[in-house]
Amino acid sequence: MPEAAIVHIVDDDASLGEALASLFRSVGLEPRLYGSAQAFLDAELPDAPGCLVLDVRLPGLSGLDFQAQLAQFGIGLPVVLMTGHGDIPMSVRGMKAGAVDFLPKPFREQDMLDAVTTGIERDRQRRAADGGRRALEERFATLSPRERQVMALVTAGKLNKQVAGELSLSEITVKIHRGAAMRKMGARSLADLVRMAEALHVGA
Amino acid sequence: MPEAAIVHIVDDDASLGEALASLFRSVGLEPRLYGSAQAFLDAELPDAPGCLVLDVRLPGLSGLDFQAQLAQFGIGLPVVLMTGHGDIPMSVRGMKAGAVDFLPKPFREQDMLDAVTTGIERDRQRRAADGGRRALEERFATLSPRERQVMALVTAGKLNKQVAGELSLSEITVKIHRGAAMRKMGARSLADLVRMAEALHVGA
DNA sequence: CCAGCGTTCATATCTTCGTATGAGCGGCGC
DNA sequence: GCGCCGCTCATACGAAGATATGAACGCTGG
Repeated sequence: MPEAAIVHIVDDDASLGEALASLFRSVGLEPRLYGSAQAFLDAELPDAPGCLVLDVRLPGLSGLDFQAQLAQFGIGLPVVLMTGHGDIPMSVRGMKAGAVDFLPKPFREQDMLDAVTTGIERDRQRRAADGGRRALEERFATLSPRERQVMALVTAGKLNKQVAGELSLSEITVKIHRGAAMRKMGARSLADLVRMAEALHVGA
Repeated sequence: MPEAAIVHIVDDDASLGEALASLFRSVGLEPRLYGSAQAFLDAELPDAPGCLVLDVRLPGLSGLDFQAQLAQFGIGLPVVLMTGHGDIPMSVRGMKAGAVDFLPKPFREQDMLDAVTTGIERDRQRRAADGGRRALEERFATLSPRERQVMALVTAGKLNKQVAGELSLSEITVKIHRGAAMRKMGARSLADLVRMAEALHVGA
């Protein structure tokens, strides 16, 4: 059974927000209502897959600007945009910014559900990929500076002897750092380490 | 100096097509005109970075359907959509399908140029990435079946001895295949071979 | 039929890797 | 100051890898 998903609804129209909330509840999704972009930013982001439903017309800044701002903050939550008075350039801008969908009001409930479902699925995959990456980064963080250098050169295909030359070390020392890097990264083979370095962009 | 880029224009309105063609020529891009989707498909695709400008309303099939069809044929050429009578769902569909932009007529010339420039840049990068991949696949195609098996297991991190066990071979034979694979693939280190295997999805 | 290729294996040699054991040095914090 | 940690290096041994030489078998295509 998949983890419970949360739908964040940012809309200044409370009655529409409630309608959406009840729609999402009816299919087993947990809705959260926010009256403004700021209210969403102030709230804690739960550690669960989710999706953001955003009205383009918001008090303060536009939903499109808000969308761009989220990306700047590193919030990768998928966004579904909706609007009552939209035009094509607006929708294109939203989609270019990575929105899952752009729904003109009035929309069919099923379209909204489809969009949110797609967004949640996208978030699930992003979170899974991110999770693996973060675990890698945590392990990489435990490496000493020397160990990182050695790891970078070794995964670039250099021999211990060559690494020793480039770093002005003895080959023995390189072996020690290499072994430590393998152990700390949890790599059971050089191939593993190479793939980890690839995912971490080490050496780039 | 970057390679000359080609703009493919598919539009049944010849006068508009000509206007676009002259616009693109004015900025040093080579335009090619097609009166229908079929005419484009029948033509030879030049080996140069390019971009496809497509009217959504076409005789026969719609520009959106054509766009989907191109993807099926494995034609990754970036698409810029334009239309005289479009709506938001249409633009969203086009953008979801990966269009670079969706321009309602009348559009500013600069917007079209920006879109096409973006498309060409995207194509340049795609072609560069694809080129590297194809070169890899060509080399991989020269490997004998055994060499591929050995390469898969070796890049999975197994020792020669383990590979020999799994394939019921002697360790010496494994070494020979391994060496042949390295030579044929042009890998100068195991790390190289691992990255190649990764790019080729070998072992997946 | 035979040349070529892929596959298999042995022997031999050299290099490289992995790791353990032991040890010295410098910085940082309690 | 003393312990911890990172960094350094040496010696030593066994495992693993790379390569060359030589050789055998079967299949396929000219």
